[in-house]
Amino acid sequence: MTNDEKIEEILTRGVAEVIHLDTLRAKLLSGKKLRIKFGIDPTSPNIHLGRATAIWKLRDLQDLGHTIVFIIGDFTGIIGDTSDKESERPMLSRETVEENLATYFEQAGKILDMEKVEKHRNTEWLEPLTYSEITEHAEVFSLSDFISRENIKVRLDKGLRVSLRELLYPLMQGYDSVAVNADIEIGGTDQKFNMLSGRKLQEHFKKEPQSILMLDIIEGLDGRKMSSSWGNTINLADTANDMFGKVMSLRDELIVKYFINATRVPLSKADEAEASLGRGENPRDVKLQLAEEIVSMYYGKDEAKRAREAFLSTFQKKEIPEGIEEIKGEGKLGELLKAKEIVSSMTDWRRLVEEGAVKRLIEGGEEEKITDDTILATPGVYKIGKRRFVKII
RNA sequence: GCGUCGGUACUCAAGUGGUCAACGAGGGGAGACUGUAAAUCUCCUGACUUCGGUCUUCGAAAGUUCGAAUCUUUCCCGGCGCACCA
Repeated sequence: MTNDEKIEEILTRGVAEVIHLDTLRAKLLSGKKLRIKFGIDPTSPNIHLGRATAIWKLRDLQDLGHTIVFIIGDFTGIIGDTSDKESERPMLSRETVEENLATYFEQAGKILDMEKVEKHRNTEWLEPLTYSEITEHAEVFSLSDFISRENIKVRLDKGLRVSLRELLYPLMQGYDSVAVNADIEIGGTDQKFNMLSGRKLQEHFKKEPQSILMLDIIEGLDGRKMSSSWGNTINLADTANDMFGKVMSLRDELIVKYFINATRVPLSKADEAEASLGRGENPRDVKLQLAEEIVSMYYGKDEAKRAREAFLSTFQKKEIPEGIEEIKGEGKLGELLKAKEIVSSMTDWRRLVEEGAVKRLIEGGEEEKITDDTILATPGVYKIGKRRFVKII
């Protein structure tokens, strides 16, 4: 691929919207070393596949020699963003922010060359601001800018509380762009308002406004937008097996989108996948490829192969997975499992037994259903439901 | 500050004196089926239980009552309206 082709792919692959496509293309083609701003929300330390799409985009830009500027929203994180939630975000303590950041770079390092990334915390410039400066920034915006925002409007209409503190968030994120002289900002479409406010403030400060590259939001496990607060994420920190399994549980309709947005395989490969699905090929097989591809991006090809094998043997051939939890102890099986938090309560245990979910595996791949909830724990392998395995020793 | 409406389980949201461990939806668990931990269908989803029951829960506390998530009082929290306003 030539550089020009790479730039075209950067501008289109997985991209939802670009603020001033032509300007951005010209910037990228100019050969100038650009400053790419990317904000990190320290609310949750886990990078999930949805956020990773943006980081991969940064990687593409980094490969072209541009400077990636990470802005750790340690100050803004304390305030809380409102972009996509219908409820108010909690204010984080400074300690929590620090804790959350600790693991972030490690995960991002799986994608980016972190040595070359310029890192800032926005307390650097936000904390020293005086009231009169803040007033100056606030003058750039009007109240209707805020209350016409969909998520704020929804909350106001529902009679929910919107605090003034929250309205400050876009001002701060916008000022970040001024402070680091951003040429481009990258984020999800949910960040549109915040990123646009960067342009406004840059203009106010007589700087060239940043271009904005907005990425598609990808759906998570339950089909809703992937978000840490929904708990439907595939995380970079997940084990290879987990990651593989989670990808397999995605709804079939998302396969092609994931190839485009969540992997870096040539786009022709995504087209291929789409075509074979169209021909009526078993989506499972296409999804297996996808899962292996995604796992290999973070764990390497060998590990991805192993995850694939583990998945197939556990769920297709119904074999016992490797490395299942071993429990030592005696007494009633139910009590033992409750003590180990494998079942949440005795009632939960009894319910599972009643439903015929508890099985003891015996030689030759046979299973014996447990029907007596007062059964004593005897050594052996037990299966609870489809995916919980326990070995009593 | 005054007035008014509201605070129900993981989330949303019914219930407005007994039939309430509390409708429904989402989420979660299980079973069936399958093409997979997909989709679809069915069941379950406070805890303890000798399976007879027992105990704890509807913002908090106190009270009325044979009996309260439901009524009263006080307090805490939120919305809305009005007032006040540098």
